[in-house]
Amino acid sequence: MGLRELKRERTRRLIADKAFELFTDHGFGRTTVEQIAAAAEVGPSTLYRYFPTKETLVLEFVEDCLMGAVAWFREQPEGELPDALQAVIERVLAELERNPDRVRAVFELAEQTPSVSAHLSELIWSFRNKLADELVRRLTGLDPQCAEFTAALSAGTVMNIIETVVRMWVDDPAGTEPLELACQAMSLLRGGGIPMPSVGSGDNAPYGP
Amino acid sequence: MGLRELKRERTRRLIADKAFELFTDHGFGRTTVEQIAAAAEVGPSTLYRYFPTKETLVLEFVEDCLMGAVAWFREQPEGELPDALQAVIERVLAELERNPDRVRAVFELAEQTPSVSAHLSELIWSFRNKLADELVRRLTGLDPQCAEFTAALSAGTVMNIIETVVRMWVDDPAGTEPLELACQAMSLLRGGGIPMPSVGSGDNAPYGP
DNA sequence: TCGAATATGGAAGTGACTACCATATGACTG
DNA sequence: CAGTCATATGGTAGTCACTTCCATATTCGA
Repeated sequence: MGLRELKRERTRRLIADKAFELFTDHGFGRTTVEQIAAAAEVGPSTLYRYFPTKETLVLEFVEDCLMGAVAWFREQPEGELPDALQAVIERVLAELERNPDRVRAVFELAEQTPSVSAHLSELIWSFRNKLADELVRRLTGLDPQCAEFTAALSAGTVMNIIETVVRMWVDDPAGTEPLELACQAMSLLRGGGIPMPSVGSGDNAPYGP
Repeated sequence: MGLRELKRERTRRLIADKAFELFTDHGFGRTTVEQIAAAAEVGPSTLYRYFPTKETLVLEFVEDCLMGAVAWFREQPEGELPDALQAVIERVLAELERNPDRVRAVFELAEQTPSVSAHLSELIWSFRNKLADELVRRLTGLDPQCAEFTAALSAGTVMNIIETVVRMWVDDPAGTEPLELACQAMSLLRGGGIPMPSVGSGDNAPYGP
């Protein structure tokens, strides 16, 4: 790796860190990109070359965790899907737990700022989509549409668990550990421990021919 | 109801309709709020009194469907939760199906414009939250934290089904009907027809004491 | 019909983000 | 090592979403 990429990574980190510092100190809305650029000692136009929007500066860490988990999943050998999905959940939670303060700060900023909240929601949705794409690749033996449907629901369930667990953890950091919470969530979902919509009255034949 | 509220509703509709027209014709990014205001024959400042952001102009219809369903659910007598949840799903889908073109247009705009996509994701998330709030109110007999956990997962499952079904419907309007798709989704989720993360290795005692 | 409450339009300003260009810096070739 | 090529940077000018504030107009209750 050349000196170029090294400096790139360095300035990228610098900008993101300075931005986060200013956000947590003075709030998202009360911090301008010019202030961030000045703090990182770069020009505003340089900042925009690294980060397309102000919001991405907040969410970079969470994005890395989620997308990293998807990338990791893609490289895993194809085994039993349930176990693989559990591994994805564990990986995301473990990654987030490595920086609890940062995670909590992100969710706090999201609560205060609608646009940050919106981008966070979309980030999580994007994670669900990428996971679903990988799942549909692995779901062989089903017709394409059925595979897509199954993969989407499956990825959605994973997302549901992660999102619920993380939000509860953020709200109550001293409560049950995320990993333990996730296990309980899986148990509940598997064992019918949670109220689930009942199937329709009439013909609910299994999907596909 | 006075004349005042009548005119309010009328201008609100007018603005939203004109905006949607311009968005679908020229794209979200190529339409300025001044153009919308001019088309609706109001001042820009008036427009912002009705809609806080440009994105809400796109999502108004979907928001009405989702929030309307939650409001309806709140007023329903408390009965069996699974049936009630199914009713919520059916209601949302039925409401969306009343205006298929509009729904498709919204999702198309969301695909083209990141900020619209982000706000759509947050809207759906907000729906999940409100649903969870109502569920936790109905889940008596469990300790508070357990109820919150269960409600969140349950609402997330409902959201998962709706979102998956609607997206598939939007992608392929000629395919299986949304309601039928939803029934199949419920069957799959209930019957273990989809790959679900497996429970952890060790102690997965049921949540709560 | 008069006064109070509220809705409207316009003007001025802030700040995110874009497009563009001149310059500087790291990377490869002789 | 010198040259030159690709790329990274900083600055400028501009667009547009959104806010704040005030003067005016419209509706409502008495």
